[in-house]
Amino acid sequence: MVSSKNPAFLNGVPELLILQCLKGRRMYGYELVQAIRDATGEHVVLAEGVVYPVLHMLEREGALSAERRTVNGRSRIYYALTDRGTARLADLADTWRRLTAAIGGVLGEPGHA
Amino acid sequence: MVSSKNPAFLNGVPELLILQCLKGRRMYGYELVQAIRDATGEHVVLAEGVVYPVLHMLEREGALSAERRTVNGRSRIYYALTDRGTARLADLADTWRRLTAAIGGVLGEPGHA
DNA sequence: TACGTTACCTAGCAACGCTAGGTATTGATC
DNA sequence: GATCAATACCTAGCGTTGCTAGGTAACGTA
Repeated sequence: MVSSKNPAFLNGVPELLILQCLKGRRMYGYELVQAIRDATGEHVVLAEGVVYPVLHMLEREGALSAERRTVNGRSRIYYALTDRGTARLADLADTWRRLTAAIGGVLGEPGHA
Repeated sequence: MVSSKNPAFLNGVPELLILQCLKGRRMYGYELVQAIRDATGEHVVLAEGVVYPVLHMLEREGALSAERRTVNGRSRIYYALTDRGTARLADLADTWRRLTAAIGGVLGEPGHA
């Protein structure tokens, strides 16, 4: 666990990536799948079955707002960060950095005390 | 998944840390718990219930060799990397670096193309 | 008309590792 | 001489995460 608390301590990465993408601009689910695939050079490929449930969960918790729009006859649901979502992103990103720095230190990577 | 294959893509970190610690010198389970806690500045605290099963699994798969010794009346089981364990460590560390680099890139951290 | 793409969705499962217990010995404290 | 903390090992069982594998429907093109 990370600094005392429990959730599997490395989970929540799909959530982190989704929130980070939405920080730049509002996006819809199908678009997020490809954005994450591209942005990570295919190192992280989240299937739709991963992305959609996370989006629904984040909306339910008030971290995202959703807006249905039709473009070219396609119905899309655009998601945008709320204040709560912005805070959540900051928190997750911070945890992630601390954790990877700590593990990187053990692995003997350059750039740590 | 990482570059096409499935296992939860961030799991195996306890395993990675244990193997890395054993790269330096042979250690026993109880010692590993503390070594990892200390080396990560308490950012990663693996309970014994996490460490021992991983050690058993790694030994079963031939990545570690075990040797029982008694020190100060305490019975300890020292583990050491085998060639297979060394290879496994290299593989896990590589995957970890690629993955964290990719995610770090999305998070807009300095030090990526 | 058939196929690939876009775009959404969910049920169900597997695995990882965390919780929470357990045993036994040693050494210090009272 | 009893009690407690620390050392050192162990396992059963559970919860969460997120992956698999499906399904629907509309659009464009061959």
